[in-house]
Amino acid sequence: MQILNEIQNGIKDALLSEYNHTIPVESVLISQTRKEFTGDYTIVVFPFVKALKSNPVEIGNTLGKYVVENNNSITDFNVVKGFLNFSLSPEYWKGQLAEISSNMDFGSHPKNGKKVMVEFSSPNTNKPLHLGHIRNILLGWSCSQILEKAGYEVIKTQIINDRGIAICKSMLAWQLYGNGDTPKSTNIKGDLFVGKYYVLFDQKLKEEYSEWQSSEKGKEVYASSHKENQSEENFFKAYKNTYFNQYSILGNKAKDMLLSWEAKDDTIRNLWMMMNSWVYDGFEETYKKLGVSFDKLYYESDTYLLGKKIVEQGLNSGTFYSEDDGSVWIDLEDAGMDKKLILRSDGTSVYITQDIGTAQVRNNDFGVDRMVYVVGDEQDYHFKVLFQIMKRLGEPYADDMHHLSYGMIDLPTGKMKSREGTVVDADDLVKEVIEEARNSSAERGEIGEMDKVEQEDILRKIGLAALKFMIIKIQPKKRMIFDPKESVDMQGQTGPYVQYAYVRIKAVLRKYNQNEVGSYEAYTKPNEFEMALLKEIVEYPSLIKDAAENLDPSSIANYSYNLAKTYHRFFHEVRILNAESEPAKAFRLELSKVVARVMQGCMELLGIEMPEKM
RNA sequence: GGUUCCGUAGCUCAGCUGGAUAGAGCAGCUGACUUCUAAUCAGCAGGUCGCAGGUUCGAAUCCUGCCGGGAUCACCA
Repeated sequence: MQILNEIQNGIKDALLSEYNHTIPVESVLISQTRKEFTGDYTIVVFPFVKALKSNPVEIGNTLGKYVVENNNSITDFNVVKGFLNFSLSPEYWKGQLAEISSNMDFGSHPKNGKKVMVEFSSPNTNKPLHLGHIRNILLGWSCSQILEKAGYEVIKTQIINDRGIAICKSMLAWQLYGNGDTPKSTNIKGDLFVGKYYVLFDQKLKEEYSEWQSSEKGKEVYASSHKENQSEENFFKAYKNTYFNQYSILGNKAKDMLLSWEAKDDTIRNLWMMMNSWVYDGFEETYKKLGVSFDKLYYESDTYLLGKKIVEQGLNSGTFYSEDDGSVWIDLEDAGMDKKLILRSDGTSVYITQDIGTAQVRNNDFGVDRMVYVVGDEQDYHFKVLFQIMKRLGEPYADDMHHLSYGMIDLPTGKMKSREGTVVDADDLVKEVIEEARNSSAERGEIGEMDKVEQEDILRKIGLAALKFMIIKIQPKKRMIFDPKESVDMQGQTGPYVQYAYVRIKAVLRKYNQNEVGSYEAYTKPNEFEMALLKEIVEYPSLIKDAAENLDPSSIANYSYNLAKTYHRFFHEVRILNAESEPAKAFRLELSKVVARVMQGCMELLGIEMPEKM
């Protein structure tokens, strides 16, 4: 903000003029004055004490006097201990309001000409989306919106993990037990339908395994391979993977299927395409409900072989090295990491090889300056390694690769596990939260008069706001606990609370006649409630900048809550339409309009829609 | 074990690029709807900021060590 620079420069000039002391402008610490003290902005004087060999209060007074005399917007100052508080004139604040209200793009930063690709969601096609995906999706979406507002051109993408043994399990189970059912014939959502067969496969495998354990072969294996003191139960638990790979009929069939898939066998490919298309229809429905979309999709089936060319380049440049068995590695020990395998000894690529290749393809496709990966924190190390490798390969965007890492969502009973059926399904959750909005609304009856369609739309907005806000307001890094049995809050620090502040403004704006409102030029001095709002609003642009820099949507959520809180208080304490004077009324209406716009802007960044009534 | 993240009120969380007396919400208690929508507002109560050192005029914030919890350390993805 302009005024902050003016104050900082004023301090710098004052130091030079009064003490003949030179400092860089940036070293002047400036912050908002705390509510308990008079003033708008505060300078901390302590850092100058040593160099000036004087006491903080005296320095504060000297500097304050100088700055007030040399700046028209600054009318007064006071010094408390080492803190120098400045007060700005009512004209300045009225000017701020006028400026903000005339700037329809307030908060948006000018285009910076940079492209950033944000990857989020990235589901597997063998099971439906769950609560964990919701956190990922909301963070990714919101981050994209924030970056756009901060001046970037954003490309939203997801990589769909559509191949591998997992989807083969679903396919096989459907082949064996599906009786030709389809999502249409059973009226089950596509992703749920396919997920059902994934679970079914696991069940059948378990049955097969437990039968095998009591067979001749099973007993023999246990007798010859178990460790001393290892119970049968523990042994077979640990042996599960080996069983799947060596003895399991289902396991072998699934693996055969994967091989056929890789060999591009027509029958398998067709089955695969059919089942995946069911899943995509299901995903699309969920994304739509959540209000998110993507600009570009990448499929693992297209990218899983990528990256081999890079290996050659890397070997030539000496970034990679090969072992005697033909495997390719990179040594990252000097960067505090381990040696990392890039290519298996059989020449096939691993996860990170794909990721290297995919990053390059994306850059070829779009020419990106930055990349953001929204992925859970269990992959922190993976991304650290990936980014380091990209740097060593000399990729131009490598210094601007970011992992927006977030903590898992736990249930009160522990972790969510899809195999144990303890996941909270995304669609179920959305449905539930809308029901909760319905219950809360029924107690109030504000929207009871409206027609059904309009009502449903509002309930949907409220329910989703509650859900989204609850998740986004928590800093991404933190793990969070979610209790599906406890209803999502609609009161207090919540999405509906912010929506309600907006709705109150809309209600007021609906009631007055536009033509009646005059100018607030003659409004002499904004009161404390109006000032509190103004001071928060002017922070909006720098909030966006910080949120974009830190990739932190939670700061937007917290800001919008605070703004709503300040407005609710203002609304309670101050009359708008029955204001004491016409200028006061005009001022409050203008202020309310601006608050509504900023709140709506914030919520849009979080993917939350505002209702006009509730 | 190495690396890394987290630890703030009964619960869920802000605050962390060092600044004034550590803030909200929920839950509990008290009060405010003939008023622009009470999904609101005001108040009470609730804290060794995990522990111990250090740096500093000043530490919840930075550094070191420890304790507790999570993640990760595959020729898996």
